[in-house]
Amino acid sequence: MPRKKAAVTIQDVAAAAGVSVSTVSRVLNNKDDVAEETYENIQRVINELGYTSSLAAKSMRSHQTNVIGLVVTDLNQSFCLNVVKGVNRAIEQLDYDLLVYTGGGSGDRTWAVRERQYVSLLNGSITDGIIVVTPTAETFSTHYPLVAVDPHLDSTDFPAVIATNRTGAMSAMEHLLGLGHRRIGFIGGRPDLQSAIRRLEGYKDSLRQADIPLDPDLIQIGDFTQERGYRCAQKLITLPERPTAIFAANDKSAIGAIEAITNAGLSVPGDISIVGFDNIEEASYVHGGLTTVDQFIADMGRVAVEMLVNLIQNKPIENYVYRMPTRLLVRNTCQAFAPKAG
Amino acid sequence: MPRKKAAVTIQDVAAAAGVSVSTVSRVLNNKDDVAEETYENIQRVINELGYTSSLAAKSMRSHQTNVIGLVVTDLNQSFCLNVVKGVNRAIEQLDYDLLVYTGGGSGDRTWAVRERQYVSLLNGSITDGIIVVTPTAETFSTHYPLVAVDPHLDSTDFPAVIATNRTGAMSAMEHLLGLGHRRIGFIGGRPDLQSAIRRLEGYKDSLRQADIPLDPDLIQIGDFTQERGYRCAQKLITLPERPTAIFAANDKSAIGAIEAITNAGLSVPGDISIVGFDNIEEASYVHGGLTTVDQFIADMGRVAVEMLVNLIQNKPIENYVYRMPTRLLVRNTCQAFAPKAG
DNA sequence: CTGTTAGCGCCTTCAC
DNA sequence: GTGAAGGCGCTAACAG
Repeated sequence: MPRKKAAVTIQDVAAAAGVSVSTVSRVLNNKDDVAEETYENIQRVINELGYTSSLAAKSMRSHQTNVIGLVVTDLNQSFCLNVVKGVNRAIEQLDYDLLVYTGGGSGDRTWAVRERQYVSLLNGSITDGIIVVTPTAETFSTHYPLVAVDPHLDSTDFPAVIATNRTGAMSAMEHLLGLGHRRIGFIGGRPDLQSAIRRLEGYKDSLRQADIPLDPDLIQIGDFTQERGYRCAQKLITLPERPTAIFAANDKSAIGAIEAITNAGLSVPGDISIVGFDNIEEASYVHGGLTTVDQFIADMGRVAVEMLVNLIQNKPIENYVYRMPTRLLVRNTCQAFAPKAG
Repeated sequence: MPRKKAAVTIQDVAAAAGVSVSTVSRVLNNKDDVAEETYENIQRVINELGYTSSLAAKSMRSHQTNVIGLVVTDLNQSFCLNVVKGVNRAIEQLDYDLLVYTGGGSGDRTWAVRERQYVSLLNGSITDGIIVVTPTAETFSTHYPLVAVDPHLDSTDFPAVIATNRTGAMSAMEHLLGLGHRRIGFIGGRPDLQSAIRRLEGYKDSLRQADIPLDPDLIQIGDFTQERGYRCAQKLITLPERPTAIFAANDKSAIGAIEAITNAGLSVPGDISIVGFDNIEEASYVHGGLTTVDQFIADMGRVAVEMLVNLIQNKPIENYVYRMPTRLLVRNTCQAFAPKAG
């Protein structure tokens, strides 16, 4: 590998092929009329020289790069990862390329800043449009298309796709309630996230509807990680009067909870029923199948791509805010509440 | 958000500040002589207008973007994800930005092609250098710096950082052997990956050194996923003469194996000892702590960044191929082999 | 069908 | 200290 620069340009190709740059440009962009013969000759030269057009130059001229950007906080969160997957898959169908920027879970303090910084760095320059996952910034200074997935703030200044978190949580709770459970623990997510807040709301609302008084002890604040889920569950099961069911605000927490319960010598769902939220891949085979609320994360990515591409192509956009439906997925971690003898 | 283009350029700033473009350019790049007063005035205008310089234009002129690229097959593989994390962290220290391209685990067939395509799309254009994770391509046509992490092929045409897979596998096996195990199962990784091959070699070599004949039934070919790990373990434990220990070629497989064993009513490490490979985050708390071989994945990312930056800055590079050491991490999934009564 | 001519937004001499 | 002019690699008219 040559260590130093020597990029071959369109000029080199033109010279080698004995034509003008514009002709080369034409074949590069599959433009209209180029003689069969010249076309093939140029193609051959391109291959021989190993020429690739410069994204930078192309972008500058044509203001159109066919690459879309994705800005994401932290790939460790399965939510983000799954959105990326969905976006990826959707992108592949279309004639776009994808560039991801991620802060790698760096200090939350600076993230909102970097988020905005990246948006303006990329958008309109190297990128035709941007998707931001769980943005913390409330606004972006870009003159180019942007859509958000699951924004933290409610007041979005831009198109967004968000899950029906509250409704989803309520469907989980109704399932548990329907099974006869009355004492239901909750393992929450990071309280600064809109999604976590809405799920907690769903929990509370369901309880209220069922006329069950809220017991603060039953609400544990987690952070969407398996480890914290484990800890929260430990607290829940060592309560004087322990819950007969736990609703975890995401699958990772639920998995941690199952671990904690099992390690404590209790059984799921024998002693405690568990419902998660997200339906990540693992959920289908963990502990024989985790009952959870499917929020079609990958689909959220797909929808975001569709919205963005419409924006880019100046097509009308149906819903400024797309609310992704959720659906309860009953598997094997819940059972009807059976009061102990006595 | 304005739906249509209206990017503010350096010209707009110059006009608004009543100076020439070159002066604005100077303050943008913190160049030498600019009057304190003009400097601050221009800064103010920049903020007011929300100006961001165009990456594309800058790159084209100065051939230097301070952006490094990362090309990675599949973010679902924890290996890749952890490399990304390591790279991310390393990048943050330096004055570089990071752009990731991922194929999202798309068809393996086309991946080698897209890999190369992306490298030439980005490198030298928008990117000062590129790190490729587990590249399948054997060569890249780029005239700019590139380093590989854990390349599939052995014959690398470019600088690389790779784990000491064979040695690491042997340390795992020696641990098991030292514990008195003689019948040790192996759950492999994808046989087209160099790393999987080397770990299998380590398994075989250790057995040979210990004068234990190879039993093909004990070798199950997995694919580094938890699910396949589960399946492979099921086969292993239903063998007529079942192994007393299993060495899994990565942690995900090991975790799947533990699940399978537990579900079958056996205990880990009571009935079967388990060793993994990778030391992913989960390993530390799964089943009370998985004994595994730490390969310092995030560090591999860090080293790759260091190598790349040296290349970019034309500094001498110490090792063309950096071999990351591994270390056995003893936790709680192994115990000495205790022959059954009789 | 193909070449010529302008720039895209920015940085870099080189004058003033 | 600051401005003017040229050109990075490419595409988009407009001529031939």
